[in-house]
Amino acid sequence: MARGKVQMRRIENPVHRQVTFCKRRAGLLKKARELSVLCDAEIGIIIFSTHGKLYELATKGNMQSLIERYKNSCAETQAEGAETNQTQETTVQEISKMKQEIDLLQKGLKYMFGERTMGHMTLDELQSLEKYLETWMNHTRAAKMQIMFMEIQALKNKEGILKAANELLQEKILEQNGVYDVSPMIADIQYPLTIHSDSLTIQNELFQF
Amino acid sequence: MARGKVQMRRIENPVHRQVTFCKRRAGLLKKARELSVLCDAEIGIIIFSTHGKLYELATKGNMQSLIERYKNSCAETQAEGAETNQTQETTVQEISKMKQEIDLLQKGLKYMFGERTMGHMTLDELQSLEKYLETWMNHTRAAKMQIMFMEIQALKNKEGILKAANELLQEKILEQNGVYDVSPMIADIQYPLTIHSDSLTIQNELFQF
DNA sequence: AACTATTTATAAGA
DNA sequence: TTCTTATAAATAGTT
Repeated sequence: MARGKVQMRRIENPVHRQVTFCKRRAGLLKKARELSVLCDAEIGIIIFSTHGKLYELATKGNMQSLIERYKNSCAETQAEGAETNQTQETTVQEISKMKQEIDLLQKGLKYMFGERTMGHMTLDELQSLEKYLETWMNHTRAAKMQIMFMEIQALKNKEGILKAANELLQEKILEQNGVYDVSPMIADIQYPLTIHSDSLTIQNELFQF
Repeated sequence: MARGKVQMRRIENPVHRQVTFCKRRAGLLKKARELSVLCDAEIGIIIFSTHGKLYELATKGNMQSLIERYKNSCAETQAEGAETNQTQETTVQEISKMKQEIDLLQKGLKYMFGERTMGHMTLDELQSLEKYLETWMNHTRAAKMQIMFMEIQALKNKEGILKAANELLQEKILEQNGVYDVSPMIADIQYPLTIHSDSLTIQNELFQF
């Protein structure tokens, strides 16, 4: 594209072809990365040179996950017409996305811990990784929080049942004979109750993320 | 690349982004075809737009065969090596590391709140910052987990006290008169207890980070 | 979608 | 390989 227009046919001179391959390959991959960043697209490029050497690019996650997504996408397109199960579709997509996230994380961790063999991650990849980490951590955390919250609720319910039963039993004792004094036992129970109820109220703020 | 340099970041205006996606996608595919012809290379491109629409190109044969070739080529390049050895850190090293972390954090905070000059942090520093943030989040999370764990333990203790008191009260009733049957009440209490104890045991795994 | 002022890519040369 | 540079191509903003 400079110093002379080039004919769109195979370059016969091997040296010239090799140089052009190198330059244009770099240009193509740059353009792909730009498109991915500017337009938020996921792009994968596979290049086999004349002699079979492989060059590749995957702008999000890795090539494997991209190929999975590609296959899913192809399958979906073919299967359209009959009402595709929305849930199934979503699940497949989510699994694909999770695989992608895992791959990205693995790549990032490998890079962070010193194995520079991965080439290096692009800024784009690092940004995605950061976003994934945050999202992933939030999701995991939220899920755990919910489970733990339910756990605490269950324990509180259990406490309520026991407390009510206790009161009933006390009433029955008092109704039937006043000989035994059970009030010290009640005091023992009530003291920790008050303390823990207070602290529980405060700690509930922890559930908000 | 014309009428103004463009920043290498996601285009926020959806219309603008769509137009650019269209133009650059066409450009990218053209470049790929040219490279394939000029240098006799086999090229495959997969593009997913933001909204998941698929665009593809395979310069020789079809995408399926290209993917097969890719997988074969990958399988060949399977050489694997080292594990990251975690050596024991001396106290001096830990202090030094903490100082570095503090320095990094200060720099990061300055960037976030102060001058927007991105150039002040290197990619290395940004990576370290990211790692530090992750560690930080883990510590925060662990602290919260511990508090919640203690909360649950406290509730379980309270439950134990109430349960013991309950049993004592029941014994007293039975000792003093056998007229009233309290066993249905016991059954009411014990059923949820069993259920929740099981689920609590399982959920305790959540505390491990 | 078409137009163009500019930026970007790159072919050839060093 | 890498740099330089003249020129072809691509394309951002506009119509």
